[in-house]
Amino acid sequence: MSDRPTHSSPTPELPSVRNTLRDTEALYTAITTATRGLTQSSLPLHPAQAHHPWPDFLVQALRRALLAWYADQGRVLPWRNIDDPYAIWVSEIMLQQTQVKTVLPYYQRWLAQFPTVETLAAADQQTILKAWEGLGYYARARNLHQAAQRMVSDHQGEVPRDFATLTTLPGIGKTTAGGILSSAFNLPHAILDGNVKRVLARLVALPVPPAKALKDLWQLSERLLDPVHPRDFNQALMDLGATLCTRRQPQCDRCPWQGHCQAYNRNSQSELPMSEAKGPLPHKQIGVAVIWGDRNQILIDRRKQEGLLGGLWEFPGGKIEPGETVEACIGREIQEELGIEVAVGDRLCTVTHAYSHFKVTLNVHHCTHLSGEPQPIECDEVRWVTLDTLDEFPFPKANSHIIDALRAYAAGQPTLDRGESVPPA
DNA sequence: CAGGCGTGGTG
DNA sequence: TCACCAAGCCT
Repeated sequence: MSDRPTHSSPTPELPSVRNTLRDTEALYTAITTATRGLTQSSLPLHPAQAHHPWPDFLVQALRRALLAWYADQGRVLPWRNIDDPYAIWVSEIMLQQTQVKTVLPYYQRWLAQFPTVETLAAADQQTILKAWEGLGYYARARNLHQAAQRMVSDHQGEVPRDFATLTTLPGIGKTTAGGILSSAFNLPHAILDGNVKRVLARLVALPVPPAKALKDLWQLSERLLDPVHPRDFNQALMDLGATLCTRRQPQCDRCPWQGHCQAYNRNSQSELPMSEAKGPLPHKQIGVAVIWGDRNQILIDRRKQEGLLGGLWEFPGGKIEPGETVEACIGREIQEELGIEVAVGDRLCTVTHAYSHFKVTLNVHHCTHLSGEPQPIECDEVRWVTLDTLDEFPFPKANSHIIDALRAYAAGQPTLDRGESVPPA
């Protein structure tokens, strides 16, 4: 439970939410009151409230201070100081909602495997998803593939250099387009990623969650952008957010903008930016089948392109209905989705996993194929495979635990359990 | 336009 | 432990 101020709609039946709302109002009142009293360092509190524009001398001072800090303290990253718009584009996509440390090994492997737009466009999707396996948000990989094909067919195999064309490509929105254009071509396009939102929200002591002030934050990012050094300025702004102006324990004593930061001036940097109050994630119980066929083969299926984990392989199964046993669920789901009869046997393992918007418990059972030819009724493809060829298929993280348990089972070892199994109905 | 869409790190 | 968050985009 976070103690940070949050912004939420009134929910009368929940006292904690009422308190949260009161905190929000108190903070807003404190900030606006303090701002009215300020005569110096007169940054507008909130761009939309600011009838006066940010004066040039102030903007220039901010740019100079940030660029000087960046020249000295900026990070060294493999997608910087390179002349390869394709590689920069790949890095921008991988870095969406993903930390630098996580991206680094994927980025290096990706460029070795798909060194150019043409090689990426020509690859098949399964190969691409395998290279992306474990990175999450798999639509990014599917979109990267499609965009590469369009660059080849419509743009001479090159990354487009204008904002309008770039943003028509799948997976490239406003921030990614700005990142590519500024980083690859040093063109003056602003960005507004998580780092920049946090830095700017603190700079102006934004009294609402950034999501409620996107238009204003974009205007501010555009106003501050150095038109002469857009590449360095954007990178510097992100570095500031990633290394000093972090969400927790920001190092304000080392910040080049300390003297101009409204959050620091009020000592509210640890309270900002404000976050949206979100409820607990729903938890789903899933029955999963490891279906054994002839010659020690196992049945897996490829998920549909759209939606969760699109294009990845999995062990078939589905949601346990209220009052239903795991065994009954598995038998029903396999009949509905694959059109075959199985005998549901012993439990192999139980896996809990948290996605971005819900949690699951996978109740995995051994099954024996009885009759019928598997049909791809609610998936794109089904295939019998042996245990030692599972590596060739891209699987979601939750399924890798099942594979581990399967290998341990095949090796005659005791199985590993994670989470709680469903009580019998 | 709020919610769908992964995974690993963190306090 | 577990809720929250990290270089967002799409519908």
